Order: sequence, then structure tokens, then C-alpha cells
Amino acid sequence: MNITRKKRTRLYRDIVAQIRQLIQDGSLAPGDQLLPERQLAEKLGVSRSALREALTALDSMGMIDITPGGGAYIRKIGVESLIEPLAAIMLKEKESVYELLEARKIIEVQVAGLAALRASKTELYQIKEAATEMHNDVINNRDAGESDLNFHLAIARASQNGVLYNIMEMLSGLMREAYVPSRNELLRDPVHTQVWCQQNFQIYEAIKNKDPEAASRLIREHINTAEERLRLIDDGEAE
Amino acid sequence: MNITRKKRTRLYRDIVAQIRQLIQDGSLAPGDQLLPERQLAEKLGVSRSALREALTALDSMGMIDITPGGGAYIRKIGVESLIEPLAAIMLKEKESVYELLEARKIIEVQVAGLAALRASKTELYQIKEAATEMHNDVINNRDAGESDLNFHLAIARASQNGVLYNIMEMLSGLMREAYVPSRNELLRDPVHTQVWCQQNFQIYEAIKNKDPEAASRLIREHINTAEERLRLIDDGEAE
DNA sequence: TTATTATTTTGGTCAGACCAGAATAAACCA
DNA sequence: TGGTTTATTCTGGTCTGACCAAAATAATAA
Repeated sequence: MNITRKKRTRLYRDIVAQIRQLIQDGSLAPGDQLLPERQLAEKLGVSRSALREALTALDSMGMIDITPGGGAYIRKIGVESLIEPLAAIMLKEKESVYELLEARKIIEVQVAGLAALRASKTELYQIKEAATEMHNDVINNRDAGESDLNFHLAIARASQNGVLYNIMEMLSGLMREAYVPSRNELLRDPVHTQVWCQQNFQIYEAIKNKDPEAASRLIREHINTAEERLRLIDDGEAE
Repeated sequence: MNITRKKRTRLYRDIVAQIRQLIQDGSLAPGDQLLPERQLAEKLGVSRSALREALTALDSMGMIDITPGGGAYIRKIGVESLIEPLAAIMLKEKESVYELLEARKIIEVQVAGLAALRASKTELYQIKEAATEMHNDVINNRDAGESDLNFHLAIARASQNGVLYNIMEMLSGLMREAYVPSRNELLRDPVHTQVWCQQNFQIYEAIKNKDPEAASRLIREHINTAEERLRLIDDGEAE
């Protein structure tokens, strides 16, 4: 298990690469605990400081989870770990929120069409579940933002395309990351959220009926109305 | 009984946040050199080890560039730094290449439509440039893969949507990252690449004429044919 | 001036130490 | 015996100081 030191490469990079390799090989599965720093350092033939830098990098990448006194554990990686740096890259101006919405619209409209063609029974069930959960949130006057996102993600999952699903997950995360006070205001409005839920159930029906055109159209309308209302609120605040 | 476990703040995270803040504030611009480790550590009131872990994290995130003996410099961040971890998440099976193509198709078709509506003169010029460059590559029998990607990225830039552009950049990077030997074979076929170039010029014309329908349709055909050929090659190899 | 050689600076790595909190073993009491 | 408390070990977090190699810079010689 000794590291083979290449020239000029930072030692910590070698170690990171090695651990990532072990994860990819399956030698280290998510949830596994790696050896304590001192032992691992000795096993790899490096000092604790060097190993520590590697662990720091892995931690900042979200690949491992370190708890003081407890140890370091392999974490199953998801796009969530990339959303924060993504936000730093993509969301530099306020206007980018609308670019985000535009991107979401483009992708979700198509994704809904795919979902209508491909959704399995269990995925249909999950979509329905998400819709009802959001409905519950709304009638209980709770924040429906999260359940709404779950609804859209369930649809993306039903598209049977992992890449598209991950992109949707990113965009949802960015939506959350972006500072959009108007969004909260939108989610608080009981009238709109009511309509919103109704739309969601219509979308579910369209997907269930394997009607991609209807699903796409409904999603487009859904997002369009949300976008318009957001713009109204923002413009109102500007004065 | 509240069991919310308090998370001890890791020092390196504070430092990372602090430096990122300085970048966002503009106090540190890309290209700037930060203080030497020893000085910076003293200035921040932490040990060199702690600071070093922060720098390691920033380095692994691609936010700074460290050269031994030279110093550490702020680097302009782009999605490139995220592509490698993204690949680890998204591209676990071979079939995902086709998911990637499907995602590209969905996004690019729409993006081309937007570009037809919004492209400025300089962006039109850039698209044309990219197309001719690819043409040059083809007639000189060079690898046209990179210039082809540039062509598509130029279109994405013309869509005036930074989020979509970044997504396209990601997908292009993933395309490169994915091990697709058939893609190389595809790019070597002189007949096919010839047609390819012709299609690119047609797409350029459609965008120039502000005809979103035509642009979308042409892009769709473009990618469809490429996908079909890829599938043919892959199926042929499978036997 | 230019080329060469010292010297300093900078990051890279290492070793060992101490602390605080978590995990575990031991002791204790009911 | 079983559960609670206490002591001990283990683990990560941080610090100090040291040495090395390569890069940057200053000093020197041609």
C-alpha cells in the first residue's frame, strides 16, 4: 500500500489519488472508516502532516467525513458537494437567477417529456408522493419550497437519465443557494401555492398517461407563471 | 433532550472562507499573489500547519495555484475544476455516455434556438471562426474534436445565458473525460467529418438569419447522426 | 552589460508535542 | 446482574520548530 512518489507532484495529491482509487476499486465503500491518521500515515510511509493535507483535501471535496475524536469515514459522493463551488462560479450577479430559471425551464420541460415516456410504476408513485407531500405542506401552511423541489427531482429521476438528473439536482441546489428573498415571499402566498399544487397534480396525470406533450406543456406553464410572479415581486421591490 | 451535536469549527474552513471572502470582495483579484505562508499565518494568527491545510483545500478546489519556491496565486475559477469530480459522480457506467449525449442534445437544441435570437455580431463572428477552424482541422487531417467542441461552446456563449454556457462546458468536459474510443474513430472518418463541417456552416447560417427553428432542427440532426454513428461503431465492436 | 555564483525566500515534508472531545474500558453502586 | 458513573485510551485539531529542494533574488565576476 506504499505510495509511489512521482516527481514534482505534491505528496498530498498522490495520497488523494490513491484513496480515490481505493474507493473506485471498491476496497473502500461508503460508510467505511479509514485507519486513524497516525496508523495510515505510517502505512503509507508519509508523515502525519502530509497525510493530513490529503485528508483535508478529501474533506473539502466532500469525499470523506471527519469527526473529531471519532475518525474519518468514506462518504457517498453526490453533486451536493459541488454546488457551493458551482454557485461561486455561476451566480455572480443577481440577474443570474433568471438565467437559472431559464436553464431549469429548458431542461425540465424536456425532462418531463422523457419522464412521461419512461417512468416506471414506482417512479410514478414517488412523483405522486412528492406532489401529495407538497400539498400537505401547503395546507398546513409550512414552507413548501423543499417538497416542491423534491417533486421536480422525482420527475427528473423518472427520465431514466442520470446525467440530466444530476444537472437538475445542481440547478435545484443553486436555486437554494441563490439569495432570492422574493422566492420565499412567493412560497408564502397561499393562493399561488394552491394553484401550484393543482398544476403539480396535472403534471403527474400527464406523465401517468404517458402524454409527453402535455407534460412538457404543463411544466412550461408551471415555470413560466412562477417566473412571472417572481419578476413582479422583484420589480415591486425595486421601487 | 436536544441532541444537536455541536460541530467544532475546523480552523482551516474559517481560513478558506476568509480567503474566499477576500476574493469576492475584490481585495484579491485573479493573478494576485498572496503572502508567503509564514507571514500569512502570522497575520491570521494561526500556525503554518493550519494555514497550510487551508491552502491545500483551496488548491484542491482549483482556486489558487501554488508553485514551490514561487508562491501562491489566485486563479480565476472555472467549471473546469469541477469536471473531474463530476465525472466521478456521473460517469460510472459505459451507458452513461449515451445519457450524456441525450443531455447534450436536449440542452444544445434549445441553446441554439436562443443563440439564433440573441447572438451579437461578435458572437456570430466567433461561431463562424470556430466553424472555419474546424474545417481547417478536417482538411488538414488533424483531430477536429477540440475545434468541434469550441464551435458548440461558441453557440452556447451566444445564448447569453451563463448558466447554460457553464452546463455546456461541463458536458463537453465530461465528454472528453469519458473514455470513448469510438469517438476518436468517428472523428477520424474523413467522409463523416466533411459532412459534419457542412452541417456546422448550415447551423451558423441559421443563427445568423435569426431562425431559431432551423437552428434547433439542424443541431438536433447534427447530434442525432453523430449518435447513430457512435452506436453503430460500438455495436460493431461488441461482436 | 551579461553570465555565473551565493544567498535568501518559498513551499514541501517531517518529527514530536500538547489539547479537547469522543469512544471505550473500568469501577462502582443498586 | 444491570445500569450508571468514572477513569483511561484513542482520535482528530493545532502548534512549534526544524530541515530540504527548488525557485527567486542579490552579489559577484567576466
